[in-house]
This record gives sequence, structure tokens and C-alpha cells, in this order.
Amino acid sequence: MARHLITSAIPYINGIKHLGNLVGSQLPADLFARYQRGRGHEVMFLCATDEHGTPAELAAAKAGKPVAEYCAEMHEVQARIAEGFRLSFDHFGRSSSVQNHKLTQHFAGRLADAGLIREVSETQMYSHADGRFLPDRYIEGTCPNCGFESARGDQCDNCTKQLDPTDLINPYSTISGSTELEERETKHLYLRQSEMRGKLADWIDSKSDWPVLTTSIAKKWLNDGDGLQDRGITRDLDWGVPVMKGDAPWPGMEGKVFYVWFDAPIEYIAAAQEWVDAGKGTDWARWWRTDKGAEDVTYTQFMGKDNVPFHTLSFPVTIFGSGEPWKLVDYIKSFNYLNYDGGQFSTSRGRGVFMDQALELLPADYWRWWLLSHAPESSDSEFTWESFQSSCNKDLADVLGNFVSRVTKFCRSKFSEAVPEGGNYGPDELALIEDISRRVRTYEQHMEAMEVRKSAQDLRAIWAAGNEYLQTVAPWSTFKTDPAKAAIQIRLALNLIPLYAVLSAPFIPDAAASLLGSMNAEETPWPDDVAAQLSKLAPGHAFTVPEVTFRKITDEERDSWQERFAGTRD
RNA sequence: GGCGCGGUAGCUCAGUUGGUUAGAGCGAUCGACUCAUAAUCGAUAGGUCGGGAGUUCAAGUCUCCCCCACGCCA
Repeated sequence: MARHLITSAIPYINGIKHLGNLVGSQLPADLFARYQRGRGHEVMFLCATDEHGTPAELAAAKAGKPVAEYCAEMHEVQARIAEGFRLSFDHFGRSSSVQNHKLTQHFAGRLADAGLIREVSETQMYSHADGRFLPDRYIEGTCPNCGFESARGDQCDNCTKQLDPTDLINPYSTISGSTELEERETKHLYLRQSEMRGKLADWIDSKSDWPVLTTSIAKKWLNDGDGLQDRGITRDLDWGVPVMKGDAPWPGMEGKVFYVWFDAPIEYIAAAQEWVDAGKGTDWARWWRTDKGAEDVTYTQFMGKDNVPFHTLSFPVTIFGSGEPWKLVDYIKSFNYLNYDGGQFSTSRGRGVFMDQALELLPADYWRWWLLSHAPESSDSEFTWESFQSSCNKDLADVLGNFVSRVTKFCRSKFSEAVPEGGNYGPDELALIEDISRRVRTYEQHMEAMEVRKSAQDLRAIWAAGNEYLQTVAPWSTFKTDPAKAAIQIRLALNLIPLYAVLSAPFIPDAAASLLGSMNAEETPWPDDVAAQLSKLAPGHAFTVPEVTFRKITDEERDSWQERFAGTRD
């Protein structure tokens, strides 16, 4: 039995995510976790909410709530939606947890001891009205270059000139609108990533089996311009992990917190500690410490391409730099973006389908199937309602759902709601069994390799094989001349249903569970031996004809949804 | 402007280390079947593999140049 540690990039606390975010990390991670569990392996699947930083503070202020309260509420909202999509996290943690605070401070202390952190003095804009330092993009003013009046502190949107907040004429806070800004000297900590450049490059070079998307992004950051740059890991904020050197105070860093990108990935580890503290397990170290049982763990991370630099460079610097035997990632599966109907998803314009809305329209399985079978692996892909309707109706309703329906209903009308008596499987049956066996092995290979789209194609072909068989042997006509032979044919077809359910469970867990229930075959294991599995439902085994497993999406629904989620176009 | 990923049948995409007549699903057309969610199954459809040049006995698959789309960065 292998052991798999699986993490999904942690979604930011601010707001509900859209389908593109879902398919970029959490959903494929869940597919892989469910598959590995299905194969009988031990799995630890972790995710969390990323809660620190200015956007969270501003969103809380807008909602009129203290930031801690806002985050707690939003965490619950995201947790419920994740449940709705059947994301099977062993724990869904919070980067604001005590566990993460302690661990982040611990890592910072270790990195400081290793000489990998340096202090830098810089000037930053302080807003008296807001009572805080302002990040560059929260300051606007008149561009000194082109005169544009809403130039941001980091760049002018009009002439694209790169700016410093101090360059702006008549700068003001975009939070309060206040013009009472003052340049103040402040000290920050920088992680000396550049020190690790060689080690990181060697490490990345050794990962020849990683997706090109992952390694190309990592190499770009390692080699572009002057190479990997040091990065600030602290901010002048209230909401975050207070800067400490392990358990000790950090002189000169009072009132500062670590910047989100530093503490967020550490939450992967802290989430396992939260898992223990929540009473769900007893030993987190055997997943995360190679000196405490994690040496045989395979660790896989899932994320969208925007997160690749943090996972290939920054977080590994933290791990390497600690000098402690933390489990390092073995494989990074990254995804491109999902576009929406000819453009991008847009939160501000209400364009595209968001996770909560999706579940109001249809059960999770429909979304899971479309998203996974169209996962943006090799390039950006696009959601259209036509494609969604077509895939769901054709694959789920016609090929899989209708197969179950035709078999069970035929059996009920010609025999009974139990597997009929008959004889032994003949040549046609053995041929199908061999065909399915071969296809299952291919499916397994693609799932092991996290080839999501190909796996979906394989699965669909396995479903279709059942229909092909029925069409060939035609039990409805066999029945007229040789009822016993028809009984054999139907017995095999009935046996395909629990097999399909188990194989499909990683993609469509709810439908899989309901099919197993209908067939009274809840305990069906993964078909390591397909032939044996297809004889498991013996004559006399009772079942019930299931309700419609997947209903069809009508043209009217498709059109109305398309209109409803179009947002305000440019 | 630099960089990255792409540009393969109407649509969505596969195409391993270069090698027989370039593949799948959907759609379309024709046919078969009638157990089933008007479902299924089979056959067919002939795409200069973005454009050009080069390397090679042989290139969608390697090299160079150009064009287009998308994204990232400064």
C-alpha cells in the first residue's frame, strides 16, 4: 500500500471562487485523491483557505465586520461549497490557524539562523486617515509621465509606465480617498532566494517528468534577467502572522506580520496539524517529516499556473533553508486557465459561473464531469454552454445513464429485479471482458499519470463498450428464441454497472454511490481482476431499477443560463 | 517591448524518442436496431497538420524566419 500526500493550492478567503479556480487545483486534486483511495492506498488530502493580507482586510471592512470574524464566516461558506462539490479533503484548514502561526514563525527563525533572511530599510507611504501603510496599488494619483489622473502607485494604466508611489502627483489612498499621505522609513525582511538559485535549478532539472508548464515557469523565474530575486516576506499590517523568530521576539519588527505568500504554503503542513488537533488523526509528522515516517510518502501538489513560482521556488527555499527533514514535493501538476464563453471569468462584472451558483443549477457530478473532461492541461480551455450541455447529455445521460436504464429495465420486464439464472459466459462475453480489462488498465495508467482528459476519454470508452456489447448480442431478440442465453447476456450487463460505478467514482462520486446502492453492491472494490469482478453479481442477486441517473439539460435551460451568466460585456 | 503556451477535420482536442494510407469525441450524412432517458450501434465524411525556408532516405514531430491568438512580466 502506497501513501499519497496530496494538496490543492489554497483559495483566497475573499469571495466565492469560479469554475476556473475549481478546475485549476481543487477538483483535479480530488480526482487524484479519490482514485488513490479507490486503489486502496493511504491518502492525506489537504486544503485550506488563504486568509491573510490586505484584500481580506478590505473585504471585511466593506462587509462591516472585524477581519477575523469575516474570515471565519467566509471559511465556513467555502467549506460548505467544497462539500457541495464533494471535494474529499481530509482536512480543510485555515492559514490563520494557531498551528500555522507557530509553524510560520518557526520556519522564519530557522531561515534567519541559516542566514537566509536579511533586513532592508525602505520608504513606504503611510496614510494617516487609514492608519496604515498602503501597498503600492492602493495609492493613486496623477501620472507624472502622461498626466493620467488615476495612475496606480505601481504602474500607470494609461501610458503603462512603471511608477513608484512617490512619483505620483497629488497621491491619495484608494481606500479612504485621503490625501494625507506621508513617506515613512520602515524595515522589512527579505528571503534570500537568490542564495538558493543553484540548488533550485538542479532540483528542477532533475524533474524531467513534470508538466512542461510547471518546469518552464520555474526556469523562467530562475533565469530571467538577473535571475531569481530576493523577496520581501513582511508587511505593515495587523492581520497576519506576527513576525517572530521562532518563539522569540524579532527586534525592530514589532507590529509587522509575514506577507501572505510566505505563510500560505506553510499552511499545507499546518493543516495536517489542524487535522490532528481536530481529532481526525493522531500523527501528522508521518506525512510531513521524513525522519518520522514520511520517507515513503509520495507528495503531489495541484495548482493553477499563477501559483507555480511559489511552489517551485519560494516554498522550496523555505523547506530547504530550514535545514530540517520536511517532506519535499515529488510532483507538481499545474493547470492553465479556463475561459468563459469567449472571454475571461470576471468577478467584478459577474461574468461566468461561480461555485455556489453552479450547485444551484445542477448536482456536482455534472460540473465535475465537464470540468475534468475538459481540464486545461495543455493550454487554456474554454467553457461554453453548448459544450457543457452536449457533454453532459451525451456522455452522462445517453452513454452511461441510459446504459444502466436499458439493462435494469429490460431485466425487470423479462425476468425480475434480480440477476437472472442462465449458464456460463460464452465467446462474446469473454471478448467483452477482455476488452474491458485492457481498457481499465489504460485508464489506470492515465490516472496514475494525472492525465485528466485522457482518463475521462478512457472512462467514457469503457461505458460505451457496454452499449456496443448489447448492440452486438441483442438480448431483446435472443430472448425470443433462447431466454437462457439472454439471461447470461443480461447478467454480464448487470455486472458492468457496479464495475462502472467504482471506476467512475473519482469523477462522479454521487452517481457512483447511488448506482452501487441500486445494485446492492456497496462493497464493490476496485477491479484489479476485471473478469472476477464481472461474475460477482450471481444469479438471484436482487437489485432495484435506479431512478434516472442523469437527466438531460434542455435547450431552454442552456439558453437561459447563458444569458443569466453573461455579465456586463465590454 | 521581452518571455511563455498554443495555432492539426465545422467544433473540442490526441498525436510517444522524426518513419507505412495524420487519429478520437461531438456535429453532419447514410444505414441497423427497438431493450432503454426519441436512447444505442455501425459506416462515411478526404483536413496544403498557421505561412516560408532548411536539415534528413524520411518531418505535424528537429533548426531558422515570419504571421496570428492567448497569457505573464517589466
